[in-house]
Amino acid sequence: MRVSSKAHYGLRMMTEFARAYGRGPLSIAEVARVEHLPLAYLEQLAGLLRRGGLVESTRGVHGGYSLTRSPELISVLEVVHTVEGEVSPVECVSTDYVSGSCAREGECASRGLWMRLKESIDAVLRQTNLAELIHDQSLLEAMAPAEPRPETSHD
Amino acid sequence: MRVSSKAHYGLRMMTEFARAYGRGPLSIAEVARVEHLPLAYLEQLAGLLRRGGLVESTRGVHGGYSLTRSPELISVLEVVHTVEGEVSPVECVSTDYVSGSCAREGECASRGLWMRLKESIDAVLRQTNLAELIHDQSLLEAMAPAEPRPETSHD
DNA sequence: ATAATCCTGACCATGACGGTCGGAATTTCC
DNA sequence: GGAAATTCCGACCGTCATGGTCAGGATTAT
Repeated sequence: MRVSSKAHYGLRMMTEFARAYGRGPLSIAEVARVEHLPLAYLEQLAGLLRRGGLVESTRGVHGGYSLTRSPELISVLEVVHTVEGEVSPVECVSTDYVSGSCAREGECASRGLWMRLKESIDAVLRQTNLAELIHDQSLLEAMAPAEPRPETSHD
Repeated sequence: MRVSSKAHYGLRMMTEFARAYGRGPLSIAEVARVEHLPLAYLEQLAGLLRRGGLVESTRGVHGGYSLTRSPELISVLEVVHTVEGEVSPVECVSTDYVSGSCAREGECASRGLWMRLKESIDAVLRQTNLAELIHDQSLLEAMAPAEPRPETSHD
């Protein structure tokens, strides 16, 4: 019952793209640098995100990736879904489950539970978008303890 | 983002124990038979459940396991927790997380999200207990299509 | 041309998972 | 006492997803 690093990394990368939104493409080399994530691995994930239609790529020297939509319009669910497929606690509640493949389908005591669980997870992920994510973060940083930082430095 | 078979099997076993509650111990051989699960594997899980205090064992010829509490008092969360440890989407939101081990803790944009997710998952699992599970099931079976069964047979 | 970048497929190591096995300990029953 | 039924335990194992690397090709700006 945990989120894969794949999804986690993917989301972190997407928040970087969200921050750069409207200011031209951001290279994954840059993402790898600020997020401290392995570049070669990010390349793979970026491929998934692109094929999923969440980002578009620009090749060549000043290339990189940029969101295809405004950050407010991209939910975390979409991101997770794109990089790691449908989130489904057990097979029999995934959308492409073929009715009948589980022999115990009729007498299964817990399927209802798993469906509720999936609904609940999906709901949480769906109702948060990238804009909120980066907004929450700036809130957090503004409230940061100990050393107050010059609040105009956001370069 | 899926529930392990371990947890799933564990829960299925527990529902069997719940059904047998008040009528003496139920052997895992029996559980394996009616749930079509591998006996040797169930033994392992039963060990976890016992060490977790959810069931107690009786050895010898008419031995087996029985719940230590009434089915209404055992939540699915407890069961899952016992067999597969804490459910936590990412490490930094588990209860035994040592603050600071994640270098990005301060600047993490998504921790709040993961915490909400964990809360949500826990809530769903906590608010369902074993009694409800087996009750839901009998409901389902009563509504079963095709062959209506005598609705007073609940032995 | 060169350097930066995306793109792709192949490869790989590790660990968790689901499962088996052998045998010891305990209890009941005959 | 012996046999059968059971829990108990530790060791073992094959498979698979995961997280990650690598080499090299394609594309584009300078």
